[in-house]
Amino acid sequence: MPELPEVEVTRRGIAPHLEGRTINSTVVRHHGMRWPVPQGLADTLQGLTVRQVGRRGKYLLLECAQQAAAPVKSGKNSAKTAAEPAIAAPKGWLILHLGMSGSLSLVGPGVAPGKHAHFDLTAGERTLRLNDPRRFGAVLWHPAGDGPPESHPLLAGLGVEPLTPAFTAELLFRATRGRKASIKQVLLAGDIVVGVGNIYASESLFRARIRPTMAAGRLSLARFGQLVPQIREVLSQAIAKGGSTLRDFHSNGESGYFQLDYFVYDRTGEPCKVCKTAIRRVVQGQRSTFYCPTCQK
DNA sequence: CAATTTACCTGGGTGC
DNA sequence: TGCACCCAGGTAAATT
Repeated sequence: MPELPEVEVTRRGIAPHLEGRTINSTVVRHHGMRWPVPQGLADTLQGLTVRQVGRRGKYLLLECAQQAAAPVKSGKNSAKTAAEPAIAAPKGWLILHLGMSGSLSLVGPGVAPGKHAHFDLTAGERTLRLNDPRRFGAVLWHPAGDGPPESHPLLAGLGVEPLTPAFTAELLFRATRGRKASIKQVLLAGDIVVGVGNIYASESLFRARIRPTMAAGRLSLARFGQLVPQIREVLSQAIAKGGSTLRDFHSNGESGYFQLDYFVYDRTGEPCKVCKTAIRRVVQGQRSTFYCPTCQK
């Protein structure tokens, strides 16, 4: 399942092939994603240039403009003058979400689309192809006229990025005061911090030695001081591990499978790697949580 | 009213 | 082989 690390690795994989290139064609084979793929999207994208491939939480944002950004200026002439060509304002952002079964690949010309290849975007020689068997993913268009991508309804309520300095123990502490929900569910909710999915929530709480069922509002600042670096660590390690498969985007067109060695996730009944106690599974909000009853209090 | 809980979308995998 | 059932992420709707 793509969580933040997989999405970030995907972003890094596709960005070099898309940025600066012009969209030749777009194919929508199935409009029935999480939300309907906008009608007329192919016409909207035709001829636009992908300026930048960004990410917000688990959303990929392809900034599209009418023309390529102005060429890099020489240092000597960098002073702003009236003669300097204006950079075209963005026409909008293509928003992609991989849901739980989606993946992106870059395929060469003539590669036949599989059963679940619902969306193609061709720029240059390569085609960005979205495969998503369960179609929980999304392909949306946010026109520049509606404001920056952060103003999109799906992005507006998102919490801070876990790998930025904005994500601190103080922030988590303040934001959780008065919340009775468990720390696991609060992490998952995404309104305080984004990108911590089911797997990494369990893993980071284990590393921070915090019981997932603890009410978020009762945890001390000191405990968040343990948790925040562990969340950063676990996500960073996963990205680093995925980064090692990035070359596959060049050779095969898609990122290889990668995952960290889990301490607790999906290890019900198996011995804790630290203390040998059997790992337990509980259900919180219809979702499995895994923890060590000895290590996590 | 804000926080929390429930329902829901789909299809691969599993167990009978 | 068939088939009912579970499960997953993240959002909307319902409920407290």
